[in-house]
Amino acid sequence: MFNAITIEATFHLAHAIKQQLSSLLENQDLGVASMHVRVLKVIGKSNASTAMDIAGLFKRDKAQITRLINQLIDQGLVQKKPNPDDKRSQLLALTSAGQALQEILRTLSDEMESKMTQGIEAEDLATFTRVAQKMTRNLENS
Amino acid sequence: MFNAITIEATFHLAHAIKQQLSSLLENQDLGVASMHVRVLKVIGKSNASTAMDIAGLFKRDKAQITRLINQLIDQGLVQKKPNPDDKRSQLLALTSAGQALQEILRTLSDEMESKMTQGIEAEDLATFTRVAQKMTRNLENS
DNA sequence: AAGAGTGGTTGACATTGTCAACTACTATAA
DNA sequence: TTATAGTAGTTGACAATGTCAACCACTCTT
Repeated sequence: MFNAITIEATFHLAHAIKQQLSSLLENQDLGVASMHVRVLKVIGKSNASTAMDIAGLFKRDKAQITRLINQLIDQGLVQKKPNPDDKRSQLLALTSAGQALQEILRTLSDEMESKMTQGIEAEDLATFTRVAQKMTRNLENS
Repeated sequence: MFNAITIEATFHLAHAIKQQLSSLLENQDLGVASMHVRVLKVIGKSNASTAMDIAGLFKRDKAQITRLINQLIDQGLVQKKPNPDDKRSQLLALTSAGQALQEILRTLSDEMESKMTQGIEAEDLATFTRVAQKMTRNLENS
């Protein structure tokens, strides 16, 4: 292991993705930042996520998630439904505006991913993702 | 390309690395954050980097780099030398304290990287790094 | 029914990132 | 050579993001 090149490569890539995504979001005046996009995607997938689900998934402070979700609600993208299993929590779902935005975001991030993966073999890309997930697990079980 | 899994895997991994690294740095009271570590590493490599080199390498605002370097100087880890080629800029080098810290940091990040890459084939790891670098380049040439 | 624990919210604060203006210097080109 | 445009670094002001502790309402033990 010499000089943490894996780590550096990961940081560089994550930063490049965030910059690129932010500038696309900015240019299209979508009014959301990259973390919002990730959260919208999760909410849209089940339409029954709780704030704690999201905080756990992204390993973020729950206070941060509360505020982020409130922004999405203020923008009319997300709504809360009562959670029948637990009166302390609410289930999050996309509004129709949220679904519309999700469509735009999906094409946007697909375009970005396809540009990003240009010239890379499908097999290598699959290896990349598998290794990334494995490394994440290795770090989280500490 | 379905649903930006590559992007999500990268964000998760980068976040896991940053959390792990931050907590190690915190536990050992090293007084530096992860960005500081990355900058120290670059400075130590040449002992003749300028602030602009670092800003360009990490794609960060030069104001941010100025302040970060000043923190390293205040901590006695880095020193400025005049740049014979350009009186506006200074060359950055590690002090002896900076070099001592660098040794600690190297073993720390090597240990982290080896834990992180446990159970991963060397070949797959090489593919990971190569693909990460290629994707970064793809995004930066936009 | 009591006490410990959890989901979510809020306030206060620290850290990090961004933007514009400015100084000192360098590079270009008439 | 001198005007002019450009660059390295600094500073101030601010926005965005992350962190910590306290708190309320509710749930889970036992």
